[in-house]
Amino acid sequence: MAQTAITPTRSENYPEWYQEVIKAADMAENSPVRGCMVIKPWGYAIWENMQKVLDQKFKDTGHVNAYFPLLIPLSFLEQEAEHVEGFAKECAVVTHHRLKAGPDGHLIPDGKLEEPLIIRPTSETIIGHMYAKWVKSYRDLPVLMNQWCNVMRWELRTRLFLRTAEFLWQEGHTVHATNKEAQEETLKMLDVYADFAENVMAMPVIKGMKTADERFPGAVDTYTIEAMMQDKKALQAGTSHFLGQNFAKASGIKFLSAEGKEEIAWTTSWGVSTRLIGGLIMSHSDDDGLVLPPRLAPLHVVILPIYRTEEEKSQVLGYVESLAIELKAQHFFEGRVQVRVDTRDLRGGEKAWQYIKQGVPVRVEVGPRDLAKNEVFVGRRDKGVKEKTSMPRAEFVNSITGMLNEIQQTIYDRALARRTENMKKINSLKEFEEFFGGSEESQAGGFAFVHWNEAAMGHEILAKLKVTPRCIPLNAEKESGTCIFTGKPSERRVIFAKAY
RNA sequence: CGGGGAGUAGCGCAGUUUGGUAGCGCAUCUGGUUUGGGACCAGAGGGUCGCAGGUUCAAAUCCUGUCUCCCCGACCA
Repeated sequence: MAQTAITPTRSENYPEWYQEVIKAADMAENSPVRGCMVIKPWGYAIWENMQKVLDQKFKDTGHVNAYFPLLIPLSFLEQEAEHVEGFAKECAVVTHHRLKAGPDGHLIPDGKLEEPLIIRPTSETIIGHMYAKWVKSYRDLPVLMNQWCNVMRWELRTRLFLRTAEFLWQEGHTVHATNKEAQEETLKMLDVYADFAENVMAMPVIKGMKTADERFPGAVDTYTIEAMMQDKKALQAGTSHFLGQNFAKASGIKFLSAEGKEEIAWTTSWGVSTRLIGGLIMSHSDDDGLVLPPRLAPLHVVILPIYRTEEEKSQVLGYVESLAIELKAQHFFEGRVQVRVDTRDLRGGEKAWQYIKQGVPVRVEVGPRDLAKNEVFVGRRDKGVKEKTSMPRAEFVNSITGMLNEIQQTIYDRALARRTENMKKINSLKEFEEFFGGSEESQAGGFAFVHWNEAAMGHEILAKLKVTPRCIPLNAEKESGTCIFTGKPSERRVIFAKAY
């Protein structure tokens, strides 16, 4: 028998382990279409839970949902210079609208389009186009909209959830009368993301501003939440952009102020994607597979009935059905406790391992012996596979909500402790190189807090180590120092890391 | 687009150097034995060996062309 459910383990081969966790949990797989994934029910259920919580947060902050088209006229992309440069290389282009049978029987494109269409890599331009029509007066502002959709970016190298050619996300797009209001919106949504990451995903994040080089194409400022994965690499988990008047100018979003003066509007955009699922996996999972924070788990408790004879079967099933009803009546987070009784004709061990690999927070085994004592045998995903305990049925039912909250807290604490251990203030180039372990790919180092001057961008050591500036932390205290690359004075530290 | 590697059963692979008519493990199905833990025994089903052409009595194997995928790099949420 294998020591762990997942081979290789994290320490043996982290990237391979990641792929195997997804496979073992039955979350997604590659599709026949290059770079595109099929999200299977277990993975999709997690996404649905993310959507549900985020959507409510958006609505609570005054936003409404709408839907804009998948296809965007090519000319729209040309409106904003930096935006073109940022996305042109990764656009899928639609050039025809019909197929006809070719001489060899194969279908060939026919009906060439006057103007090619691109499949949206993001929707600033087409939404801006519509906003320009909708916004006439200061009374029309602010516009606070979001859309849940898919986008496509022709990535050259893809990985399930972390980077796929097509991915699911939400993109918020807002229009404001003033610079100040738009900046406040940008930071407000960054807070929404950070709150979601930490309190729902149990994934600690650092809020920060992107350096100029890492900014969204066309944005004035890009803010990010950065998380540290178990291999100490950084994951950009969500971004919120202050677009200034760049896109408003490009799309012609103008309005008449209360004073009757024509003004150019201020816009923002912000998004998180199915990449969050990749972050979730790499934040908590272990060598036995996925570990889910209870607040996002599609299933909280799985009950595994154990019996041999038909007589035992009917007794045990009767017992667990009523147990399931009691558990389902319990509240947890923003709903009820989700319970499944697994009566499939499979061996007990096989079933138990399936749920371990899928990250279900609590497993309950109930057999004739437990029945006799009116007890249940409980295993938790945040504890060892064999670390299971008996407890009276009533006590279990009464404590399930608390237990789920405890698991949520435990995995957050673990992730936070791991991050804390791997963050370091670094004051010299030599120390910096050592931290990131030369050119060794396995040496991710962690988060390095260093004094840095933007003039050092492109420094050969950064390229050699494959390290990039992740963000300027928002809560960073002012601290005088000198840039470790250029020796120029610096007022605060920037986080550097290897990143996904 | 550069540099490597691979396409053989649903999945993972061997066989290719030295041509001889297709094999292993897992999974699936059947029967039996098991059962507080990812079972065991016996049997069964399933493949025009990526595609096209060529050499040959004979091609998974040799030759030519072609397509696809994976890894490393550039690009990136």
